[in-house]
Amino acid sequence: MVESRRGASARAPRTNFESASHRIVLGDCVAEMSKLQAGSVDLVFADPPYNLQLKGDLKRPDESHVDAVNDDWDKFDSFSAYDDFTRAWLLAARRAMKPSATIWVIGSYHNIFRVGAIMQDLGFWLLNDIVWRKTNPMPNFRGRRFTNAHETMIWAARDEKAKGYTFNYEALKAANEDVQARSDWLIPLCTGEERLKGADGKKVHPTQKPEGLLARVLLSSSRPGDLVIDPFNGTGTTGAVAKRLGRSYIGFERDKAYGKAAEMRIAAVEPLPEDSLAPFMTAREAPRVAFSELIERGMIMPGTKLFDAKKKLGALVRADGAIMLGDKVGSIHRMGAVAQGSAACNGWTFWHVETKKGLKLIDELRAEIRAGMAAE
Amino acid sequence: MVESRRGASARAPRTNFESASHRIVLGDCVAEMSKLQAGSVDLVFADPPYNLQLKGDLKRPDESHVDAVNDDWDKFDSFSAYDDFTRAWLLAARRAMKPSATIWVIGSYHNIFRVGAIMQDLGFWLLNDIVWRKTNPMPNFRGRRFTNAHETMIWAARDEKAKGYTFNYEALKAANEDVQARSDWLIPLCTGEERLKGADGKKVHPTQKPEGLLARVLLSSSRPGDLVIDPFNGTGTTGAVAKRLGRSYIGFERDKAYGKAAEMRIAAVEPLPEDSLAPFMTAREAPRVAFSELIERGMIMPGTKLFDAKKKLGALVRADGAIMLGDKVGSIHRMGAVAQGSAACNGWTFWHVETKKGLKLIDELRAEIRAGMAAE
DNA sequence: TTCTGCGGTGAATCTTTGT
DNA sequence: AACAAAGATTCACCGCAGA
Repeated sequence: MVESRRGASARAPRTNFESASHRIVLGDCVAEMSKLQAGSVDLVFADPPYNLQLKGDLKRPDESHVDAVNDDWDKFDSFSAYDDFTRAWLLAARRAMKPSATIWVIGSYHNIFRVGAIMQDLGFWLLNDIVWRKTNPMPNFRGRRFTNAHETMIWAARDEKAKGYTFNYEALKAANEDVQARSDWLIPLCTGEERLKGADGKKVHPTQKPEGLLARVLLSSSRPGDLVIDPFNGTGTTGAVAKRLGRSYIGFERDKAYGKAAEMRIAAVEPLPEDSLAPFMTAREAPRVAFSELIERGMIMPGTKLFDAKKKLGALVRADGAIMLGDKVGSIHRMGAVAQGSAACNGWTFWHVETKKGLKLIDELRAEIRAGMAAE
Repeated sequence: MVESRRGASARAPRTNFESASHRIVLGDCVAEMSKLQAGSVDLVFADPPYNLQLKGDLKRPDESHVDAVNDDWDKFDSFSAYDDFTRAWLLAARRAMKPSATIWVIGSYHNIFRVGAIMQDLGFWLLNDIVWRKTNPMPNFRGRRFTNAHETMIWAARDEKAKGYTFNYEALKAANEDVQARSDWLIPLCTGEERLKGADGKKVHPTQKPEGLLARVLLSSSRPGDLVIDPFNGTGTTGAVAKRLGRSYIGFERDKAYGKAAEMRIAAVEPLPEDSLAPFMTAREAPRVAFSELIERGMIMPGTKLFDAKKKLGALVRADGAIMLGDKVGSIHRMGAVAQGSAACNGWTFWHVETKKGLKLIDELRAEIRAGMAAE
């Protein structure tokens, strides 16, 4: 298992990677989610009905018919009915979420504002709104508006005070030219081979999301072994990507045909090798090392001096793990702050010891200890 | 002239172009907008307080202080108080709008969902949500979220049944390489010379919007001679752009200092010659491509290996877009540097994938994506 | 004159752990 | 629950000083 000690101890145990399970529950998502154990879910992804309220038919300039979303499940009598529906499923999802869990909801301008406001009213704490920019959106045939070239996802924690949610910052950054990931993502629509088609050759579901989108969602905010749920399973894109990425999955679906198609789809997915999924060992999750351990291990002797990078300042190492700068005594951090005249300082990356080869950062000594811990 | 024919014939005569006027009304925007003649306004642009609710300080990694929005006008006691405020100014604006007028409201995830839901509840008919993608957003300093790299604008008509609103479709398309204008706009922040500074050299207003953003708004949804109003005038960006583009303007502002600065700014603006109000062109830059996009598009599968030119080294591709060389994990660039023992490396021109025809540089795969993007 | 390096900064709901 | 301490963390662009 590739778990950081800190990460592993700070959270409830995960589902074992090898035993990851994937299932679809047929039925109403509110009723069925309420049967889950409260506080058992790591991540929720939801693609609820958009309440498009389309009137009449839409035709292309060449008079061909546009196959729009026109299903019963997308019809609501009023904003109020849609709001009630939204509150109900959000509450059921929230109950199932661990305190450290997060939730993603995707929508368009037809529904996302209502969803977002209700999420705030229910106490969810918004972390980001993410824009899915489509490389190949459907054009605006009438020429009366801007091409609707994006959808919006809301990423939120369960509560304002929620701590310890998963955000794989370093991995995202490494995958993005070493700059941090932004809130706008450019991803193509789900087309071609990936698009599920029925025996009649027609698309199974009108709003199937691209796996690339779900992959980025799961890779950014969940870890292998996590339990991911989707209240609106549809064709099971979330489940397929979850399985591929070593996450467990429960999808909820009212429509038997969708559920059947999704089950077959997910069953055919081959999980990626575990070592291609292992989380980074990040600085944030690396085990803590006390400065006194360097002394206990004999890497630094009491009475030696620590220097800043320019060797203008020298601080005396005390046997108890504090250091003395002039007549002041304190931690490596506090004394680093004093030395710089700043409010805070990471002493590990400020102080050096003198070696035959010149100054050596004490953070390198810490790294040696950590390497030894990993090898144990 | 850049006018759609359709737009020109469909409505009442406009204010004469030469007599365009520009003024700022000091006072509460709800009270003052209520004094306008009902149904007299062609376009509303509103940049209301975002209700950021910032708590403590934020410092950059270098310990410098982030100068955040901390003004009284952005403070509300609760969501409910903010909603009441929002309803009040939206209703006052709506009363002043012509039946064919449209309204733009800009916000961030802190407030835009509430604003959008209230607009729907009040009967506005949403036409688009537009994403302002910032080329140079402030980074996320703590690494706990995605960089908040965009803001959202809602563009709406007064009613569902409203006909004949202005949308300069042909001009926008001509200005955009002859393809329809999309709902995502890439525009830099307001910085440098354009940013209004006081005698102390500090920014006059914490949230001054770039003129490029307002120019695109006005060029897309108004015509020369139109009356444009802004309930939250601030430093008068809307007014300055309106004057330059031959539109009339009324701005409402509570703060006398903002009002004064805006008046001077607008007075200094020289309107463009009437016949030069041409559509504007945006240069397309070579888009940045993330390595993870190759995975998302299925061009490289997680678990496959990347090789150097001599095929002496192999690195494993991880699902998250990082690669693993030996026991080290990092970006294609970092691992290229490690492989070469150098400080830096362009991973795109270092790593290869194996194909039936031999090794293929991953930079070629990137070129394929860029070619597709250019063809959009 | 042109180039380079450094400092400043932008609507930000920006940590985690132990006492 | 409040507090203190440890310690992790930034991208694009602009202006200016100095070479």
